[in-house]
Amino acid sequence: MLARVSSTPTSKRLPRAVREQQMLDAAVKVFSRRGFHAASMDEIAEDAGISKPMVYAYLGTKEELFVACLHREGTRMMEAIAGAAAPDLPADERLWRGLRAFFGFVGAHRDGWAVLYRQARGSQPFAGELAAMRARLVEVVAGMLDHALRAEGREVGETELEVVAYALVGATESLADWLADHPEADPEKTATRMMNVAWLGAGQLLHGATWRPPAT
Amino acid sequence: MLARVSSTPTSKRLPRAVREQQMLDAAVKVFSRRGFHAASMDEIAEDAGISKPMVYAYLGTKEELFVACLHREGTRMMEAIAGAAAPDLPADERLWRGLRAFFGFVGAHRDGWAVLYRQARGSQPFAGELAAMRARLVEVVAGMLDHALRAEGREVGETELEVVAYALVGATESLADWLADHPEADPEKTATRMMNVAWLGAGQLLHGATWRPPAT
DNA sequence: GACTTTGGTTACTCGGCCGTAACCTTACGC
DNA sequence: GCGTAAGGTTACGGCCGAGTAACCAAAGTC
Repeated sequence: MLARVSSTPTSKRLPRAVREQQMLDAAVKVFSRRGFHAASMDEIAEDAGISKPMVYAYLGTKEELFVACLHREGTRMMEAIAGAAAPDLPADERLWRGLRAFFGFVGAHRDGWAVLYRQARGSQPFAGELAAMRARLVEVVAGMLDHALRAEGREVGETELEVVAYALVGATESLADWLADHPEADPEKTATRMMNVAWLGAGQLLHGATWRPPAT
Repeated sequence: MLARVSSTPTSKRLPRAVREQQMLDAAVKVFSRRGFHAASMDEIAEDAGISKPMVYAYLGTKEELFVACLHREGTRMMEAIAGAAAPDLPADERLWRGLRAFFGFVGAHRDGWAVLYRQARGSQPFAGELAAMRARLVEVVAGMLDHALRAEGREVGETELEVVAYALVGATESLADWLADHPEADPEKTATRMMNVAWLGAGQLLHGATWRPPAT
């Protein structure tokens, strides 16, 4: 029965690197569906086609596993965005490409993205991790705005900039959620819509327009 | 010792309505700090100055308790907003008052708001509840936009409107998070900043400006 | 002043799920 | 071919926390 060796390798004895990815895939899926707490290590293991102790052996405790998921997905996303928005393009072009890449990513990883992020928001252990990523995004956006502003000879307080950037990032995340909940929606179109809101609003600010509260 | 009767009523034998509010206060606080799962009924009870079975007697299971929190806080918030933004005002005035009321509320309930909402996003049982509230907000905002648009003789697809409204609401929630994380920040100022982004961006749309993707 | 209702407590049960100990077995180096 | 490490398993310990049973006492009520 030597034939058996070369027959269907029924998912047996895979190298560590491969198994780790499978586990992460499964973990993302299960965490997404169930939420961090309700997800059980057993289910993740089963979904990965492996038994629980292997998960512990390779990826450690439940929290560590979740962080690993967050990390992988986050890195992938960042890379997708960074790869699209070359820093030597004009601001609107950069913004547009960045948004398109972002929504493209979310569209392709509907399962992964939204829920991981929705999850991570709440629970303390991961809030930090998530906040760091968001901070990087905010920084990038703020940098773009600042750059564009300086090009126009204007300048604006740091907090001011941060807040506007925060609002833009928030709006974008919100639309990402919307996209994740509307499977029929088109990422490209969503990106265009977001660009409309962001660029027109930001554009106004760039040109020095401001709204002031009425004297009540 | 009849005097004892009129002496300090050391938190004894309070009527149900009062205790329920105390419990909800405690629950909001603990859920906020710990997150839904990590919060224990014992801790909530203790914080409310009462023992666990009372919580079960008055407010039911843990999930029901959380929903009750969500409900109370949500209602309060909606009332604060609705009370401020009278429907017969011009759109920008309504938006401004609504935003101011909203950020005022968040500023005053820092502990409660953000974390409750951050919590509710993730866990399935409550996502629905939360989505319903957000939907109401989105609808209101979309209504305002639509109203303003028609006044200008323009019209826009429903989805279009919904998406823009969604983005604005998202940006606002995001700034609310920011506000909750920056205790020194001023709600009023935050509202002004949000108004800048929203109104200038929306204003552009109102006047028919649109951004179109470059032919790549 | 007995009787019931309402506010309140202590002290448990019981189940789920994380994490691990102990134990197999296939492949590979030499 | 034989040792050894890497891939893999079953089966269990133990904790923590939701929910409950049984019981107590103060305030109204007639």
